[in-house]
Amino acid sequence: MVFYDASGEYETMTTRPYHHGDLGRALVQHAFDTLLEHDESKWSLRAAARDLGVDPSATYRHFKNKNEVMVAVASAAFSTMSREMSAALVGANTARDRLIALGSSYTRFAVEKPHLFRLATGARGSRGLARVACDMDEGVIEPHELLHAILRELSDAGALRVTAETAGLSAWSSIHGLAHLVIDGDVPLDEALQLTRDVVEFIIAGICIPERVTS
Amino acid sequence: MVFYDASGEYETMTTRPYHHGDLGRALVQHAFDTLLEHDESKWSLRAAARDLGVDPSATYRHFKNKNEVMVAVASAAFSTMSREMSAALVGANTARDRLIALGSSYTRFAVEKPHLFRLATGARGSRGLARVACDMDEGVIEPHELLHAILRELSDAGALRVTAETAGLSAWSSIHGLAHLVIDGDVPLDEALQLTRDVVEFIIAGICIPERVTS
DNA sequence: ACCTCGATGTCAACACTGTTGACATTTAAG
DNA sequence: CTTAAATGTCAACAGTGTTGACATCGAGGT
Repeated sequence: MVFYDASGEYETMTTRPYHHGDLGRALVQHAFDTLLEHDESKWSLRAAARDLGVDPSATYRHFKNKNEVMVAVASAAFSTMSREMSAALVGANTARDRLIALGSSYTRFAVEKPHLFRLATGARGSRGLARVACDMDEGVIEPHELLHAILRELSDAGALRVTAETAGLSAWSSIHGLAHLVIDGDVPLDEALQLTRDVVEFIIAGICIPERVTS
Repeated sequence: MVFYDASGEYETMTTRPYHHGDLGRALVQHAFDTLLEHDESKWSLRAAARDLGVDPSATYRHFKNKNEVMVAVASAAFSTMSREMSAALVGANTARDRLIALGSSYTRFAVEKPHLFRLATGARGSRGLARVACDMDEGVIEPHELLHAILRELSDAGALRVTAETAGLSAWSSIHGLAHLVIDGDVPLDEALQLTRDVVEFIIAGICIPERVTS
């Protein structure tokens, strides 16, 4: 059992305080951690409340219902994924390398954290292309934005045969689909990263004018 | 309440027979019908048993548990999807048209029956590329097989820049991903079919040698 | 015609689940 | 110091999947 006060986290108290301290965040954290390993169906409001030493009904002071907790977790998962993708871009200099890095980190996240991936990219998660504004952590750039920055580059170099918008959807569909195929067991896990590179190459071949993709 | 005997279906009996007649199939049918409209979470073993005029525990004579029912529904959904895709191919003569028809029927199924689509292509459904043998209805050809027939054609005509295997994965990923983006609300529903055509064109551009795709 | 046996269904219970309304405690503000 | 808002407790409701002991039915063998 873990409690919080204004100055951080502390445990093993002799008498539990009446108020938890930060039950809202603790709930999201608990669900997030559970989904790192287990299916969404394995996480229950009651069990979480039990683990946090609190009555089930206390959770309703922080979220309208269970689904709203999962929406918050989806948001957290999305921002985690965004951070990982940003990090994957450092060191990749050519547009080709950056597309491969972006795609690879996407499928890697899906493989390593399939349940968070499904939540983050699913209907309850972010709105993807149509996403406008959300409670994304300060300074985190959305995957959609990262992709389009690369495509704008290619577009400016006159290397695109189509609009960046259309190219983006095509690229995104491919990688998103591959990620799903992998975590649903349609494709062997150990081939995931190699296949991601292959798919990115096909995307480039499909949307680019070959001679101009040297940048 | 509907019952079955050896000679078909009949209802409104004065005294309900002790045995349902075909509870196994009736359960799958009930779940299938529910998933045409509603989320998987809306289907419960108990409610289904109630509708079929049977005790909840009777269902356990036909399935090990609730999940096994959903596996059976997934199989049925997959075979329905396969049939629709086969039907979509009649009248499409060129390889390009057939790829478009195949992709369009895939996304159409996803849009029209999103819950069945998720079930059919998800982890509990068929094994996709790795699928070997299953209880598919007689004479139904799997989507995977339909796609590869077209790609073999293109390959035989020397129009592929890569192996049919690799081209197949790329094409499948794209359409599968697009379907997911659509049903998760990342892409407007009414653009789904046009975007499918666009994506198929990119696939063709990516995997084919342009001059040889006239067949 | 009877009897048995396997298939199938019933019943009651268990241990869960999400959610709500009435009440209690604590903290913060005036 | 009091009052009000925030937060937590408790008890209950309606629903879920699942199981074990018992009941009923239909088909096959004697």
